[in-house]
Formats: sequence, C-alpha cells, structure tokens
Amino acid sequence: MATLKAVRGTRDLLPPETELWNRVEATARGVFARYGFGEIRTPMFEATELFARGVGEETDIVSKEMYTWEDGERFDDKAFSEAWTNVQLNEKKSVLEEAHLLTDKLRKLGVQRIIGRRNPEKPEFVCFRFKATSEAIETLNKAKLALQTDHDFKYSADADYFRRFGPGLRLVVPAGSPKPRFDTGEVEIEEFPGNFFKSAQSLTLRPENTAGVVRAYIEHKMADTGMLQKLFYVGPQFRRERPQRGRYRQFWQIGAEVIGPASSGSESAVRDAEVLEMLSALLDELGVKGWRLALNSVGSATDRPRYIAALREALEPVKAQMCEDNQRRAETNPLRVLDSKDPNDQEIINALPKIADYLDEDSREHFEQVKDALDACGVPYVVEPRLVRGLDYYTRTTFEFTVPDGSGLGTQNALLGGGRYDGLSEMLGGPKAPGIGFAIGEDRLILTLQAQAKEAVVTKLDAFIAPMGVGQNAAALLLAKELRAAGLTVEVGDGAFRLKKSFEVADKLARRIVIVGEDEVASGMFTVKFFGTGEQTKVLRGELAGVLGG
RNA sequence: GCGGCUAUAGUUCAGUGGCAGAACGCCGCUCUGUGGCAGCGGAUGUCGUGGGUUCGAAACCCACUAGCCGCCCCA
Repeated sequence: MATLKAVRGTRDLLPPETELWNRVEATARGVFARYGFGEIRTPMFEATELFARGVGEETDIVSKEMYTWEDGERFDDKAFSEAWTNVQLNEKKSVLEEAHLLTDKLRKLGVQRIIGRRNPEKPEFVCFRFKATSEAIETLNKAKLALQTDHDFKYSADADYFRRFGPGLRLVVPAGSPKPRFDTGEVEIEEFPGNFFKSAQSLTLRPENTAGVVRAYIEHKMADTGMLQKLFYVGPQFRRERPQRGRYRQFWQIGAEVIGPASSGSESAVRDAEVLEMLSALLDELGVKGWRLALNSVGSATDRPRYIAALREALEPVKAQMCEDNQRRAETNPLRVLDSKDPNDQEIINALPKIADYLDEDSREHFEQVKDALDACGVPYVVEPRLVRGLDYYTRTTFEFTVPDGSGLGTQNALLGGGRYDGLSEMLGGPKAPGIGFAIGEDRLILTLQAQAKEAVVTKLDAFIAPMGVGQNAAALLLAKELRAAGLTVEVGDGAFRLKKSFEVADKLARRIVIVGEDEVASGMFTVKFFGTGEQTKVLRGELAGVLGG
C-alpha cells in the first residue's frame, strides 16, 4: 500500500516549530486582551450561502476556491417512482410483478427501490439503495430469483448503497448521483435522468472567518446589548488554491472584528485607528521587522459603484493598449487593474480616476480622521490609492501590512489584510452593524519570523536525570517528579543506557545532567554536571531544585 | 486553473547508459561512572509510481502523482 501523506496543500506542524506557533498565538492573545478583545470560536464549516452572500458570489474565493459539499443528502423516493412510471409508460413495458411483491419487505430493510422487468432481449433494469445486512442480502437474493437472474447480490464494504449484483446486467442510477463502485466484474451503468437526491443543505469549509463571526453576531442578537463587540479568533481556514510559498489549502488566520450598532461608536474612525495601532504593536512585539502599512479608502457602498462605473469608462478607450491580464480585468473586475504590476501599463493606470475623488463628504472626513489618529499615535503608514481589496464586503478603510523582500514570503508579501465592512451585517440579513476587522496569515507570519530570526534559539531543558542501571529508574523518576513540581523542565533517561549514552543524550536535550546512582541515592548527594562549563559538583537533594533553577 | 523546475539513505545532495554513492545524522568500538573533540568500524534505499527504448535504465522517452517556485488571486 502506498504510504499515506498529508493531502495536497496541508501539512503537519511538528515540534520544535510548534513552539513558535504557540509563542505567536500567546503574544496575539496577550495583545488582544489589552485592547479589550474576547475570543470567539465559530464552526469550521457554515452554510454555503453565508459565504456566497457575505464574501461575494463573483469573488475568486467563492466562485472557485471553496470546499463545498451537499450534506444530509437523501434519496427522493417519490420523485424516483414518478420518473420511473413515466419511463414505464413511455416504453410501454410492464414492471415485473414478483419483484414488487417484495417491495414492502425490502423497504423495511432500508432498500428504497427495487424495480425489475423481464425482457428476453434486454437485461433487467434495477435500481436499489440499502444498508447491507445479511438479512438484506438474503431478501435481495429472493428478489433476484424473482428477477430470474443468475447472479448473486454481493456485499461490498466500500459503498453505502447501489450494490453490485453481477455482470451483464444494467444498473440504472439517477443522473448526477454518486456512481456506485464495484469490486469485480463488468457492469454497465446507465444514467437515469433526473435528480433523485434531495440535499438538506449545501455546506462549505470556511474560506475566511469574518462572515462566520458576523453570522454569530446576528444569530446571538449581540446588537441588542447596544455595546461594541470586540472579538478575536485563531483558527484554520480552507481554500482550494494551488499551493505555493506562504499559501496552503488549510491555512491559519489570527483575526479580530470590531462590530456593533452605530450608536456604539462602531462606525467611528477611532475604531479603525485603534485596530491599526494594535496591529503595529502586535507586529513590533512579535519582532517583525520592516513591516509596512498600506492604507486606502474604497468609499461607501454608494461611492464604490460610482467609482467602478467611472473606471470602466476611463478604461474603455485605453484598455486595448494594456496587457492581456488587464484587458480581462477591465471587463471582469476593473478595480483589480489598479493592482497590476505590469511595468508597461503603469502610465495608463496612473492616469485613471482616483477613488479619492469619488468619496462622498462623510467617507473623506472619516478617512482624514483615521489618518490623524494614526499620526497622533505615531503609527507609520503609506496611503496607496491603488490598494483595493478583493472581497465584496469592504467599505471605506482598507489596509494591508506587508514585509520587505527577503522576509521569507517570496512574492506573497502580504502578511495581513483587512478593512471596514459597514454593510456586511445587513447583507447577511442582520441589523445595521458597521464594523472593521483584519486577518493575519499566521503561516506567513511564521515564515517571516523564521526568515528574520538570526538563528533559531534552541531551548534546552533544565536538567536530564540519568539513572545508573534499571534499578535506579524508579528513584530517578521520583527525583524528576520533585524537580518538575518545583517548575523545572526535566527529562528522565533510562537505567539501561550506558552512562556514556546518557551523557550524549543529555547533552542534546539539557543544560545539565544529574546522575542517580547507588552512591547518590544512599548519600543524598547528587552528582550534577554543567554542560556549558564542564564543571561538576555534588548537590544535596534539597538544594537541587535551587541549583538547577538558575 | 495556467506555466517553469524538481523527485536517489533519516536529512542535504552527487551520480548523462555498465557493482547504489558522499557529507551530516544514527548505531557500535577505542572508553563497563562522564558529553563535546578525535580515530576505527557498521547499518540504512520499492533511486516518486506505472509503462516504453535498450543486451543492460537511477540516468533516455511517455504518462501519472507529489513537491517547490512563479502567474492568477489572496492571508
């Protein structure tokens, strides 16, 4: 059997790397706590509709990158019967009566439909669905006799329904239904037109977390508290993209949202500035070097369509001169043209209308207030009129933090992104609840920290306890228990090791070794060797924790 | 989804048609209560998978799969 591996775009995080992940998350939690954020944990999957409405049907994320499946699927017996009856009428064939005599019994077994007919020229048409039990197989074999076939029904462990029942027969399955699988033999599968499966719900692994947070905000009527809600989350997100440096199909985001009714001040520029100031503090505390905050305003829900219309108009006469990508973008998503890095098109792009000129008075004032507050707090930023974000819900303030080349991210230099979403709650059927949020790409953050760190700091244990002979194992474990209770990090060896091996292992893991031999246990004086200096002393049992704690 | 590069020991890689290799790591010994340094010895492989060419394939050809990098897009 081929070795099983983590599926494409997913990966295992192992020690010691997970130590850094924990440090990052602990730092983020600490910063969030200081700014008054509480943790929210939303489900890893949601109704597909949430993302379609929240993130936007036409975005790349929703249109091609989501993991979506039909949940609670069940066979629609009634639709199938009706469709089958029509086939019968159309083909003027009679249903084999004997098979139908068993129908009630089959149904009790969970078989939802078995239909057969005799025709000397054509093989039987049969469709059935059941949970296979030995009793079910027996009944089906009786049905087989009624159908006058020579083939046994067989149980196959790898399918839930549509069991194989022999070569030379035709198995009719509803069109679009999961194809049955067969362990042996040739079976002709004929699609029976029509959708006979009712889907209870279409579900999707979350491609981002903002929509889920806002859904929870609405569902739990958090607006009714009248208070500003400050929520953060840490968790995996899922997008079916081609994996690349700093991009995975299961990736981690650390994010936060500030949301509330307008009366709570959620719309205020103070909130935007506070979030940005918090992020600058977080990145500094984590030790991210050279980060750059790009800031823009994409205007209100009414500014944006006006600007897009103006952009389309301005692009119309010049787009033929632009690169292929930009010609396509000009049609599908004119805002994206602004993102283009194609050197030949820069002149044209710079001449395009600026979003700043299409902001209404409120949006412009709002943006000014955000900038003023950032200036006051000493948070450096660069206004980038061309910064547009891909998700439909963004309004007004949008931002992105990037790190310089050589920070381990390749061309994926965006560490985190976010913005304001004043209309999202209403788009999801909730009350008016303006908000602002961001998501940090944790995988990218880790890559950056690893690339920027001078060298990985190997944290060594305080002590390695080396029993001399298996007879000392218990005594060594007891000593380890005492030292661990005193808060020390300790590993215990094995008395079966030769002392030389104990030293080798100890030197890799710990800063000191404590030898537990007969002499030591008897005298209560333990031999301690410090690997750094090579110094070796004897220490009383009661003083060990103090000596090793330093 | 598109394009480029890659796939050989635990790891990093060498090996352009003729015995499966190096370094590091691992295990053992020198050294039965002393690590690092040194010397000596040892183990470790479906050469990514499947097919083809050939007397002979890790190498050449084809397909597939996976990884990396870039595009698109995004965190």
